[in-house]
Parts: sequence; structure tokens; C-alpha cells
Amino acid sequence: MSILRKISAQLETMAPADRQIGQFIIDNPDQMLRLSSAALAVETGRSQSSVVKFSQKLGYAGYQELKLAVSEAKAQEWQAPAGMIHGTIEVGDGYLTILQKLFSSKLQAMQQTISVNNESDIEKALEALHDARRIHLAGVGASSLVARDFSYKLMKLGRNVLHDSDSHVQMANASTLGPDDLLFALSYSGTSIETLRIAELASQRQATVIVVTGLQDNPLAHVADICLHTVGDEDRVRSSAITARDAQLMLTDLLFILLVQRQPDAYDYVHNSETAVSVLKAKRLS
Amino acid sequence: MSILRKISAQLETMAPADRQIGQFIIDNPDQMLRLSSAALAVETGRSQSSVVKFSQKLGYAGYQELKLAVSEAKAQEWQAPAGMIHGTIEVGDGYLTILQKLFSSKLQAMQQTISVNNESDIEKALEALHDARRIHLAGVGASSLVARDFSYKLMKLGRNVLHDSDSHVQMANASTLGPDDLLFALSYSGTSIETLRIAELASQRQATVIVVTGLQDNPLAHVADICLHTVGDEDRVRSSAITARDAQLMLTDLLFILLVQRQPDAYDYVHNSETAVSVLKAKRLS
DNA sequence: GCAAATTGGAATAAAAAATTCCAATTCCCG
DNA sequence: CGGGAATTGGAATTTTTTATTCCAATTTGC
Repeated sequence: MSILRKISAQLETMAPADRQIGQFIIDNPDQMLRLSSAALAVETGRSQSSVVKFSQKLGYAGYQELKLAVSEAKAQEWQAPAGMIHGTIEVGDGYLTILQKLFSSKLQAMQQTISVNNESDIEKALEALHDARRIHLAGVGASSLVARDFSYKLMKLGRNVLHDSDSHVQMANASTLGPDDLLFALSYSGTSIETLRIAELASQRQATVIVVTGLQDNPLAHVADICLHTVGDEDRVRSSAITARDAQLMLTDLLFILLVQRQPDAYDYVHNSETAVSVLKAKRLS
Repeated sequence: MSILRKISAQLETMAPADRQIGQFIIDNPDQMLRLSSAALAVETGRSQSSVVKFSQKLGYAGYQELKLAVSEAKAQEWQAPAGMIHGTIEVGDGYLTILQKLFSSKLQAMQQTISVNNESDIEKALEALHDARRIHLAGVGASSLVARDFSYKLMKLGRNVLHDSDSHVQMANASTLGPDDLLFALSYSGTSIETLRIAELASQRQATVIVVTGLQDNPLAHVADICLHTVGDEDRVRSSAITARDAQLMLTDLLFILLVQRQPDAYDYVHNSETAVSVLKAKRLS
């Protein structure tokens, strides 16, 4: 149990000096860690011996041990998921609160995305990606960046990839797909008209259609041969495609790694890619 | 920067007593926090004054301040959530192992990225972004997607944003920047020639230069007015810009949220954006 | 080779932590 | 309600810890 929490719980039943010292520590843990027992006494208008006695009443040998416990309590607040601040980012939130809420939202989106997809669906998608002659990536808005990121990774493996940010070109590309090909379509809402039309066309042309979309029922999911789900809570982070994007990236990154594991020469391809790019890097500082 | 990391980096060039004391602290940070300077001297077979001098050579007023810094470094240290498999993805890894290692690597990259940047640097970047007349985003490869993602978000707020994936166009755009403008340059290596040249030009033209780059010393960091750092371990995830990209996104997402909090009409802009896009969404299934 | 700089322990001084002493206040029981 | 016991908490004192000074030995640089 965090000492800060323990002090809070006991505050009401403490004697006056103890209450004042305890309150200061709860309100200012960072500052307390920098103060000597005498300086803390000055800050609280109490005596130096009261500070030491306060520590001992809490079960510590002295002030130094109390300091250590406060330091550990602070460390746990940041790290333990249970102690992390969850919730909607709000107008009055300070820096640390925003940071923790953002981190927590990202973590949750990725974790939930993993748990709503079972291994057999991932394996099916992997199998289809592995076997596809050509892979066409489709998505608009934030999803288009995920599609592009995934297309770069697939191209790095030497795969035959079609991707263009212009939805008309995407549509034209889809009209060339056949039964040996695959469409990988991303849309969190599942209602983007361009992505939907492209998926419908690919499906008509007997290409395999993998859809990455949100959990809600939506028209894009209905076109899918294989449907992978993402979970994001955009309301938490001001509705700007942050958690939905992170959730999609979690899936595409996982598929990429699994493909790498499946392709014997994958590491060679990746290494070749790095070597090729290195001529575009400045030489090391001497 | 973590004091533990700093001590590690300097160990080789330290004199014998300092090296011994430094090594003990790196190996036993928990224990060190419980020891007086005299007790630490006994543990290392050195003198008590050497312990204090060691602290002072590192830039602290004394041993107590060093202790505080070690305590903070420990708090920010990465710790895998309980039970999670952590480590390098290897050839024989199964699905679940790969999944956990990937997830853990993402968490580590994001958390470490947060801990290596202090609040005052983030606030400086925020201030500069908030005040800039025009914001130019630069980056190539994976960084170009992060740049684009951030450009979309900034444009959603009604900001005057310059972004193009073509590095020649980026360069031409940089030639129009002035003292009221800002360049936001992303490169994990800090050695991409295009990004570097663009940053140098922006700097010459007196624009504010914010650089988002890795922790290692690099030419791009030297051009920066404000430097934000990212931590990613690409070796863990087959070296394909996964964790480096996640680290960069963590920073750009944070800056975006902080900007939203600073801009009174931000929510209106975001809402207007959603309304505008809704005409490109299929109607709900009936 | 020599002077200057660095290293680092012993001794000393200063600061911080802990304990003791004791007066004032509160609590509890008869 | 009164008196004794227990608690509170600051001042004074003691002990421990931290920081600085002194100085000899070693290393470095010219």
C-alpha cells in the first residue's frame, strides 16, 4: 500500500501537528523529497522533532525511511496500470494527467484490439496475405496512413503491393484484381464510401477481402472474407483518430512480424532495404 | 536523461574510485538508496568523501541530490507489466510469444520516450507550435508518415501547415520560411540527408526548428532550437521502424492534445471536420 | 624532468536526524 | 467533577550523516 494513500486514510484521526505534516506530504510529495526534516518543519510551522516522530508513528525508523517510502509510492503511481489515471482528457487537466490519460488510452486500445481478435482469424489473415499474388491496400483519412505504413513494410519483403492515396486510383487498381489477389481494407467506422466501394469491387472480382474495422456492425464488415476488429475510444482523446490508428497499427505490425517469421528470406530483404537506404544518410560525425 | 544511464556512459573514463562507486550504484540502485554515504563507502572499499565528491563531479550539490536523481531514474525505468513476455522476437517464437513481445516493445518505446523528455522541453515545443505562423513538417520514410499524421491533426485545428511527401517540395517550402515560422523535423537516426538539409535551411532562415530524433548524438540534433528525443529498439522487432514510429507518434499525439487544450476553439474545429467528412460516409444500415 | 593538475583518504566542520526532557493538554475512570 | 494517566509536541541535547579542508601521492602535460 502506498504511503501517500495510507497517510490520506489516517489524516482525520491524527493529532494536529501530524495532520499538518501529513497534509503537506500528500500535497507536495516532490517537494518533501527535497527537504530536510528541519526545512519541512519550517514549511509546516511545526517542530523538527515532530517531523521525525510523525515518521516513527507511521512505522518507519525515521525521516529517511519515510522519504524512501514516499519515493517508492510516487514511482508506483506512474508505473502500475492500476494506479494510472484513466479517463477522458478534460479541459482543466495538467500535463502529467494528460500524459497518463493519453498513455492509458493507447495501451487500452491496443490491449483490447488484441483480445477481440482470436488467433484463428489472425492465422487466416496471415495465410491469405502469405499466399496472395498481389496485395492491394485501401483506406482513407487516418486509415490511409496505416495502409501506407503497411504497404511500405510489405514492399520491404519484396511483396507485390498496390497502394495509392488517391481513392480513384485505388478503385482503378481494384478493377485489376483477381482470385489470386487480396484486398486489405482499413476503416475504423466501416462506412467510408471509397473504401466500401473498393471492397465491393474486389469482392466481385473474387479477390480475398480482409477488413480491419471497428467492433460495431457496419457495411464494410459485411463485404469481408476475413474480418479483424479494432477497439479505440476516440472520445477520450478528442476524437482525432489516435487510438483507432494505434489499434490498427497493432494489427498490421503483428501481421507483418508474423509474415517475416513465415518468409525464410525476409531478414535478407529487410537488411537489403537498410543497406539501400544508407546512401541517403549523412556520414557519422567525426 | 537518467542518471543511471549517464553514469554508465561515463564509467570508462572515470578514475578508479569513481568507477567503483559508479559501478556499485548501477548494479544496486535500490540498495544505494538505503545507504548513508559512509555505508556506501564501506560497501565499495572507498572513502566517505569520495562518495560525496563523486556526486559533485556528476553535477549535484551532494550525495542527497544524487540519491534523489537515482530515485527518479528508477521510477522512470521500464518495467514490463507482470507476467508479460519481454525480449527480442526470435525465429522459433510462437504466436502468443510474438504478440506479447511486440506489445511489450511498443509499451517500452512509448514509456521511455516520455521519460527521456522533460516537461519544460515539451512546454517549449508547445509554446513554439502554438505561436508559429506557419508550421512545416519534414520527414522521410517512416518518419514521413508521422509527419503527415501530425500535419492532418494540425490542419484540423485550422493551423497553417506545409507538408509534402516529396523532399524536393519540402525543400522548396523551407525556402519560404521566416522568423515567425516553424520547422518540425522528424528523423529517428538524425542522419537522413533530405531532412537534415531542410532543417539547416530553415535554421538559416531564422525559423524555429523543433527536432524529434533518437538519443544518440546526430547532425540533425545539432541544428535544433528545441530537441525532443525518442527511444525505440528496432532490433527487437526486426528493424522495420515499428517502435521508432510509435515513439514519435507518442510525442506528436501528446503535442496535439496539449495544443487542443491551449486553443479555445479547437473542439469546434475538430467537430466541424467530422461533420464535413460525414458526407463521405455510407448511411447507417437500416 | 619538473611543474601543474588530479586523485582520494584522513581529519575536521557543518548540517541533519534522532532522542531526551518536560510542560501543557486531553482523556478516562472512579 | 476531580485527579491521575496518557498523549502531544516543542526546546534542548546528543548522535549520525554529510560536506569541506588539508595534504600526500600519483598522473599528466609541456
